[in-house]
Amino acid sequence: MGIQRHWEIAVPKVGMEPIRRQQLIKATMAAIDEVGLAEATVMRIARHAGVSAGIISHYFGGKDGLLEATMRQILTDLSDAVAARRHALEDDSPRAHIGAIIEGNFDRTQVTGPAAKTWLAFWASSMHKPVLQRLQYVNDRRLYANLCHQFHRVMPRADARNAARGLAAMIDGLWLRGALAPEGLDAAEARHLAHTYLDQLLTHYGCFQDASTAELY
Amino acid sequence: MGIQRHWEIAVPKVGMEPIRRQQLIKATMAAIDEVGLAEATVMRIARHAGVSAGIISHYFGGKDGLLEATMRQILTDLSDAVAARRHALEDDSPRAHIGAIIEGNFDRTQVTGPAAKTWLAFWASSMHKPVLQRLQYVNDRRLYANLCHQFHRVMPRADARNAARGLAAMIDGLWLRGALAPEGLDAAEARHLAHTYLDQLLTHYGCFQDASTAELY
DNA sequence: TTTTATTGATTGAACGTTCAATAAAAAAAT
DNA sequence: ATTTTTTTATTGAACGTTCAATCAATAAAA
Repeated sequence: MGIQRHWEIAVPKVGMEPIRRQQLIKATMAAIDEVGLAEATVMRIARHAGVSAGIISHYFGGKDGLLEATMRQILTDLSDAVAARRHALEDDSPRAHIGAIIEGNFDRTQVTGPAAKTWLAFWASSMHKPVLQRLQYVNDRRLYANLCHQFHRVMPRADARNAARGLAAMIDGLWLRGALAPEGLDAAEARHLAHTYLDQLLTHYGCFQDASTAELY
Repeated sequence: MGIQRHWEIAVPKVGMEPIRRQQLIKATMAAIDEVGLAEATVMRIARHAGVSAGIISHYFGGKDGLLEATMRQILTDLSDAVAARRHALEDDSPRAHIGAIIEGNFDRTQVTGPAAKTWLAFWASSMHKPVLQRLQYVNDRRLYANLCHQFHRVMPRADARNAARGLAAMIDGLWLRGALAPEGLDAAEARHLAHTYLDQLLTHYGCFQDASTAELY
């Protein structure tokens, strides 16, 4: 009883690994954006990337490997966005540095669309997946440490810690609400609210140097 | 070939419905707290409640029904916590009302433990489940409308909207970070940060009436 | 006798992973 | 320069597992 199989289409080219990895990571975000993490099956992700399901295990060892790589990508993109703005700074003031951190956090390659929902999905998922939790924790501590250090340049350590915690919460909160809102995140409004809060934190310590965000009142 | 079955233990008593419903809702939170929404299977939930898996379909029509009921419970608990504090108010000032909203939001029956992680899990899940999304949306609008109304008593509508969005983001952000932090949410610190922010928002409009939260500086 | 309450084995669908098959491309051998 | 072998790339059917839902069985209570 010869089973008739035709192993159709096979278009192998060398050096596909980096290309496929990027394709699949992007497809993962697209799938999560479309139907959520719970229904982002390997077959759906593969279909988004235009490849077969088996390729995921081949390049990432399995679905978990792909998810981890996707979260890494998102965190890296965020870090890069912040780092780029901070290095482009001419002004070395705490306000300028923290402002750059705010701006970087509301860039995120694409605040609207796949990245936003993928981010929140991983956030929730990281509560119970040690691998993701570790990634999230390291990233979080870096943001907090940076904010803390900059605030500490103009206020006592205890107050700097509070300011850092408050601003970090504000950034995450704005972002969370944006991801959940049907109309998506209004990045301009979010940046304005974050900057206004920053100004209030600094004004409170008499270090308000830049009034550029206050003209709307 | 007689299959040997002993339908062991069956202790039926009348009027079990409300009891079982509460048991199962509580067990759902416990399961989500333990292993996350993705691995909170009907069998695991049933085991937590000390009943069989079949009972879930019997009382909730299926797993989805139980999850919806659980989210409803959490939202109701939150609303109740806020409403109770607002009705107990002697002072009718905007600051008192908004303060009560903050306090209520950081009560949530149990800020630490099952409720916290369940909340975030549903938050992420509601992005792609219309039934949960609607619940979340309605609750969110009510909080926003309340904040907006109170702020509008002391500032122009446009500014009241910004203040409401900012404070809502702050509350959610603090809560999100608390749910994710290994050590859980420090409710006292969160309340302090939220109140300080509220004071800043009101001070900005010369309506600062209560200095009780500023003595730490 | 009927209703309400509960169980747990069974069922069928869905999912992640594996693997034999296949072939282009590169390397090695002739 | 040609042939052979190895490597890299890819597919999709098959496999085993897991899970939600169903339902016959069972019994206390009405």
